[in-house]
Amino acid sequence: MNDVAREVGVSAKTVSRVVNDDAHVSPATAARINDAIERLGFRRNESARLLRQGTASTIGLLLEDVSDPFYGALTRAVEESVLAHDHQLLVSSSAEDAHRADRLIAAFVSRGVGGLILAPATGLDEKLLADERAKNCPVVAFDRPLEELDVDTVLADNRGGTIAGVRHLIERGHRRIAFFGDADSVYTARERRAGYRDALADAGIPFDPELVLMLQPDERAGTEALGMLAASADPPTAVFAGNNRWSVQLLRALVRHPIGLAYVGFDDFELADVVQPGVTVVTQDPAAMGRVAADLLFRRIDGDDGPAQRVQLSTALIERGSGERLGPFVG
Amino acid sequence: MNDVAREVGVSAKTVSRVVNDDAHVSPATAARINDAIERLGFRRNESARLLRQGTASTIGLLLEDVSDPFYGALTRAVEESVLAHDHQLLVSSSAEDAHRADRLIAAFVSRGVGGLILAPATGLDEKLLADERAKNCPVVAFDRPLEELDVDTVLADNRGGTIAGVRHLIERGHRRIAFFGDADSVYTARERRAGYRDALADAGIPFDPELVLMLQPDERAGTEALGMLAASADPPTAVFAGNNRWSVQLLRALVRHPIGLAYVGFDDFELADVVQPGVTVVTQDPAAMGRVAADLLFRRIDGDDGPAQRVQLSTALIERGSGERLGPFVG
DNA sequence: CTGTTAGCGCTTTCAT
DNA sequence: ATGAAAGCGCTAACAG
Repeated sequence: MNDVAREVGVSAKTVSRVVNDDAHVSPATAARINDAIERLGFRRNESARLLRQGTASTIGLLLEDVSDPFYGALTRAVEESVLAHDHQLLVSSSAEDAHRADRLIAAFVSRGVGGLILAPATGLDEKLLADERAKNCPVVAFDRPLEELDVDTVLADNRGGTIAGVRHLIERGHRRIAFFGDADSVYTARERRAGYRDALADAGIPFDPELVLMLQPDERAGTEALGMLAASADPPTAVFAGNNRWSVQLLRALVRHPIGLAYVGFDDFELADVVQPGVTVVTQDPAAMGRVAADLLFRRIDGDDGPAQRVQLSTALIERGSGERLGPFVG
Repeated sequence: MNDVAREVGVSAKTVSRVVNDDAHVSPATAARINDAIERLGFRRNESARLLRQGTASTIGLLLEDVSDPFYGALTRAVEESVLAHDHQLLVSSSAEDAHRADRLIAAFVSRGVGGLILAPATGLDEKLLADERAKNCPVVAFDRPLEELDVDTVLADNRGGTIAGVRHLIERGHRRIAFFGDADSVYTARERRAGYRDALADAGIPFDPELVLMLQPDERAGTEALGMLAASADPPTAVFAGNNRWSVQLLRALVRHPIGLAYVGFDDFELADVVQPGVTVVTQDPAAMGRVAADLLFRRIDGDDGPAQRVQLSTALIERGSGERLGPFVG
């Protein structure tokens, strides 16, 4: 920057003003400075800027697992927004490990991120996060809310979406519907299970805890559970998969060991439209979730200090056939 | 850091030494300093460190699209390695736009990344990259090589994998085999097409350019192309999909408009084992590619300045049935 | 509209 | 084994 200043014959501060689009520079000098910047190939040293300002044009994104398609799509959407704001994105996967999540947040902050977008891992240390936010580092939660900290939050309509999906099965005559959800510790799993109970209650169908399985999605566990359900005294005629991973694993189990079951899943997945029958799903929109989260964050970065917002994104039922019928899946 | 120094009654420099595991500190003072660090919750300000040292404990990862499952898996693997080295990961998608890629690289560098891992976008400005590397910022290319710059590179065995896949079809009696590849400008697409030609030549089957389609993967384009091929004078009896995206799009097209075609794809995809018949694929290992790329990079960061390495990762044929037969796909 | 001065928090260099 | 001083490149605060 000093080189540019010397070249043009002005002070470094003036160059700084031009680089930062400060209005108080005469067009003529600004032009000469821009010219010199071009000629010398000058690029602002972000680290020095960061040190001075205390906050970098970098956003930290903390999610469960980048390789999960839900988070992949979300990451891409956040990235587009971040790029549009001339920022960069630090990405880390918590792998559902609260301690690791704490470490990663600390690492983000020690690098001076200007804001944090995160899917709160269960057991996350919210005090740590509260400290950061106090240091003027805005925080946006997505997919799950924080429990104590009141921050901007983007959630899918987990309960409503599940109600719609389960109702779809009920309307087709099913009264024994199994529910496969993620571990009980996961917010979305609990919400969706609640939606499942609501839908049953609305229809006057008794709730049977035997039909509810809250487990890590896994083909073997799914196969075993389906086998036990099928062999029970009053077996289910339909299944609701509480997430993307369960949808895929149950599909796999149902294809390998066909049992006549109708089937609806929460969250869409690739090839859900291609298997036979197509899998009816309740879709959420991960890209929209990422976009909204980024928008909320940049609003804070731009100085908005209004009350924390809570955005709920609607879901949609896509009927593809798997909820319509009784009979073995052929995959 | 000054706070810690004052608390203990030493100079900031001594604290710095402790934080950096410098040997020349008496165990006693080190212990007292570590104690104070703990008590005060001190964390080193990476930006100041960066400004002074000129290079951050941050790695830049530039890929085509994080939401593509291939890159998602790779990103996750790189992330694990980066975390193990106490670094952080900046991730950006070039979206196959060379100009955007140039911008992103500049942004990485202005943030002082300690190294760069990238899938070179076609038309990338290699001079820019050469400058950065000269500034002691090591570069590793994956998936595609750089053309002019001699850097550490990790590639899949595109040619050999394709030969194995096409040979699989030939061994099952196919002599008219179509090839769907990405745009001609993409290195992997060209390599795989070359493998396709090699496999045909080995078997004494004439090469027919009419059977080769180099296009952006897209369901409609796939359907049209398949329709034209089916209606031609000497239609193919089998298809080789040159990548993950084509595999999925062709599968979709073949399910909606069944034509009797055997089918093998390059790169695995979720549910390839579930559709009927299962899709035979040539797998590459994106996680291994990420791991190897990160290893190469950290070796450079740790000071290795030996000649550039070129690692080729082997592929494997997974037979699932789609290459065995002639007859309509039922999905 | 432009310049001067000072300092962000750390590490390098050179003393002690 | 420890400390003092200087400075990385930029921008905030205050002139002029």
